[in-house]
Amino acid sequence: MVTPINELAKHVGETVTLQGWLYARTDKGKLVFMQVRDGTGIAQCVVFKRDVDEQTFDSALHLSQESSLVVEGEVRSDQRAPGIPGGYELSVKALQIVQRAEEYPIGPKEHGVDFLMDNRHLWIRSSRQWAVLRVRTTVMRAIRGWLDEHGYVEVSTPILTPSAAEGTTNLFEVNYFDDKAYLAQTGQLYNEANIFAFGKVYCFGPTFRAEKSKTRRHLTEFWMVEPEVAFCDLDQLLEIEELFVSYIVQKAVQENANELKYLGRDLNKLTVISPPYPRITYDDAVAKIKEIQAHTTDPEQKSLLDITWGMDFGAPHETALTQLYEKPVFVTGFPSAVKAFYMEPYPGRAEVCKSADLLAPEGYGEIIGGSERISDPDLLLTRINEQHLPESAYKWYIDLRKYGSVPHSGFGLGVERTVAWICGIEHIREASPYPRLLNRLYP
RNA sequence: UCCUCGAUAGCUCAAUUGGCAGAGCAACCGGCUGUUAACCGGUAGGUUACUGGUUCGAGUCCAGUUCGAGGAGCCA
Repeated sequence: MVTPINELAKHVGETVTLQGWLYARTDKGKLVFMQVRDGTGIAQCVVFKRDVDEQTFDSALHLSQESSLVVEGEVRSDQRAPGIPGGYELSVKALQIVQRAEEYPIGPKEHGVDFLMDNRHLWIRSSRQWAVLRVRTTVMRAIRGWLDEHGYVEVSTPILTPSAAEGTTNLFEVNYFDDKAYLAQTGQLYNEANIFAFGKVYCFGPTFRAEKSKTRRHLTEFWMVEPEVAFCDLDQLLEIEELFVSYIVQKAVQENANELKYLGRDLNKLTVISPPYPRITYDDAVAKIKEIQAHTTDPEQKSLLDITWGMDFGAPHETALTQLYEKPVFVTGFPSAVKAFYMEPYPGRAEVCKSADLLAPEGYGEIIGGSERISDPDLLLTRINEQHLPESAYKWYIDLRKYGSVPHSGFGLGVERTVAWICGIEHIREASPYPRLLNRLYP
């Protein structure tokens, strides 16, 4: 019977079959220790010379890293056994080699980033990458799970979008027959159309940004989920967001405890993630950042924290601010000038808008950007003209405000940033199976 | 686009003031009944990123180029 490694604990004393790959091997005299991966975990398989015939022992002794194999043996509980989850090992009775692997480039020692990225197709086999990507799949499942359970309808939005509205410098241009098209950087405008058909909707897929960003939190292709809700104001939106994010985090803690432990993640920092999250206005955030700056002694850091009212936050500002909280923090009411044209202004204070960014703790930055959208057609038109956007491109979007307009709100959550935060990893590139970066399109 | 740093064996790195190209890991051979990135002995492994310059002599110094890393900017 083929048994997955993550279920070995249920089969102590039984003889089982594992099929997988040789992750690592070491030997000591009449013993060979094989670490075998099967996709669900890593288990130690011990070959003892007296238990097997000479040929089996010899092939175990010389088996190369990443060779594919089928191994049969008795499951034993042993505290010494390493692995994921570990604690159980196989006493090998039989070993079948499916393919003897050529010399494998990624060894058990440390490697440089460039080398690993060139070998991303192999690197994903390494435990650390495997663990992160397992968390990623849980996060993606939790995203769909929560939204589906709460009555959201997944309506796909186009990835090929028409000629552009505003500056196309940060969009990827593609040939579209005799015309030009652009890879979508958001599905939001379409979401806003979709709510009038379905009430609560979301789109979930890859988005593309041609920005020349070269930081630990930017990819040129990343996954984003964007829920949009009719009859919803900003306050209601924030309640949705904190329930949603908390659910995702707790799912990962429940389903990927082994993976997170392997990554060395402090689970206490995740279990505390539950509603409500602190809310702070942009005005107060600027004041707090100035306060932090006043207490900063390092001159370089001090100058990075420079801010005046009206500026958008940079990475150093976000990091400094989030270090004040153990939960994600909402920053509301950004200056309208630094936000998108479609955000609803605050009544009586048009210079700020009903926007909210959700900043993850521990310096992971913005994981959600959201807002209440302008519902009045005249105001929307005014804003479009103020920003010198081509009115014709937005005809259909303005239409939405003419036929039964309602207050509505939505947000976008970046999958890779969320995964990076949950896993506690340094760089967002490890949160994507095949990350696309400024200088990286291979493999 | 800017700032800083880097490129030497398959990988990670060392090489003193400019003076014989080195080690660990991986590979291969041998030893060991509990290894956890084992340990011990042995074998093999080099266009020092590229182009040019200085010099009796360049991995090392100079100029340019390419590629990469960290940070900033950018991120409706």
